[in-house]
Amino acid sequence: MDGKIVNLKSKLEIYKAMTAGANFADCPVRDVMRGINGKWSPLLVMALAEKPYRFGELRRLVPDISQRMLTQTLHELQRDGYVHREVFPTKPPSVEYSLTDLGRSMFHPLYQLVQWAELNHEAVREARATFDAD
Amino acid sequence: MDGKIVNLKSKLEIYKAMTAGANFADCPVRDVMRGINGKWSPLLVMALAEKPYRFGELRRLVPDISQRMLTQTLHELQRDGYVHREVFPTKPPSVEYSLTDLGRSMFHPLYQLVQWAELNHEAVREARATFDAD
DNA sequence: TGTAACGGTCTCAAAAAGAGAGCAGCACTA
DNA sequence: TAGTGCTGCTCTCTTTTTGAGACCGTTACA
Repeated sequence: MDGKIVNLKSKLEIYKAMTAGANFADCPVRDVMRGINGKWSPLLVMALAEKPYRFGELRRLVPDISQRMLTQTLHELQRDGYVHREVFPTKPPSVEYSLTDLGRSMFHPLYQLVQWAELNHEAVREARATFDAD
Repeated sequence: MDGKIVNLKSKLEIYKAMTAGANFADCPVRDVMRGINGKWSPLLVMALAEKPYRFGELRRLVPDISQRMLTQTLHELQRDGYVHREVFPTKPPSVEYSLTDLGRSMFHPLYQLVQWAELNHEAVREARATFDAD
C-alpha cells in the first residue's frame, strides 16, 4: 500500500474500528458512515454546501427524489447535526435548510470522494463494459 | 463557504454534475457514487486495503454480513473495477480478493471520509442526543 | 462412513424505498 | 364568495432491496 499518503498503523486502527463489534451500536465509525452513506444524503449535502435551500427548491433541484425520501433524509441529516432547519413565519410558512459547521466539516472529505468519482467515472464505465463482455 | 480549500466554481460544477439528468444513466457522478455508497462496500474496501483476503476470511472478519450480501457486494466491486478476484486451484478451490489500482486510488478519498467519521463520531452522537431530547 | 471446510446459490420473510393521494392554512383571482 | 394554487409535509400501497438460513458438490481427514 501507499505509505506516502496513508500510514499503515492508523489505517489498521480505522479498519479495526470499522470491523469491531457485532452490531452498529458497537461501532461508532460504521454508525456515522451509515448516516453519510445513504442514497440521497451525499447529494443533498453537496447541494446545501452551495447555499441554503428551501424544501420545494430542493425538490425541484433533485427531480427524481420522492417527497417522502426528501423529508426523511433531511430529517436524518438534521438529527445527525449536519443540517440546520429553520422555519420562517411567512404565509404559508417556508422552511430553509442549511449546512451546520459540522456539516461543512464533513463536506470536505465527502467532496474529495465526489471529485474522485468525477475524475474516474470513465474508468469505472470501462471496467463494467469489460466485465459484462465475458 | 470555505474558499481556501474548495474553489466555488469547481464545486458548482460537481454539484451540477450530480443533479443533472433525470436518471442515473444521465449522471456519471451519482452512478459511480452509487457503487461506492453501498451499505457494505466501504467496509470491504477498507478491509481489502489492508491486505488481500479470501472469501471465508472476510466473512469471519465482518461477522454481521450475510453470505449473500458478501457475494453480491464483492461481485459489484469487481464489476466496477475496484476488486480483483483470483481463484486458486487448491482442493477445495480457494478464492482471493484484492484491491486493483483503481480500488487503491478510490481508497484514498474514502479513507479521508472514514477518518472524519472516526474523529467526529462523538459530535454526531451528541447532536443525536440533543435532537432526540426535544 | 461421517463430518467439516471451501465458496458459493436459492428461497422466503422483513425492511426500506418509490409513487402518489391527501391535508391544513392562507393568498389571490374570478 | 367560491375556486385555485402554493407551502411543507404525512399516509397508504406497491415494488425493490436486504437479511436469515437451508442447500450444494467437491475434497480432506478422522
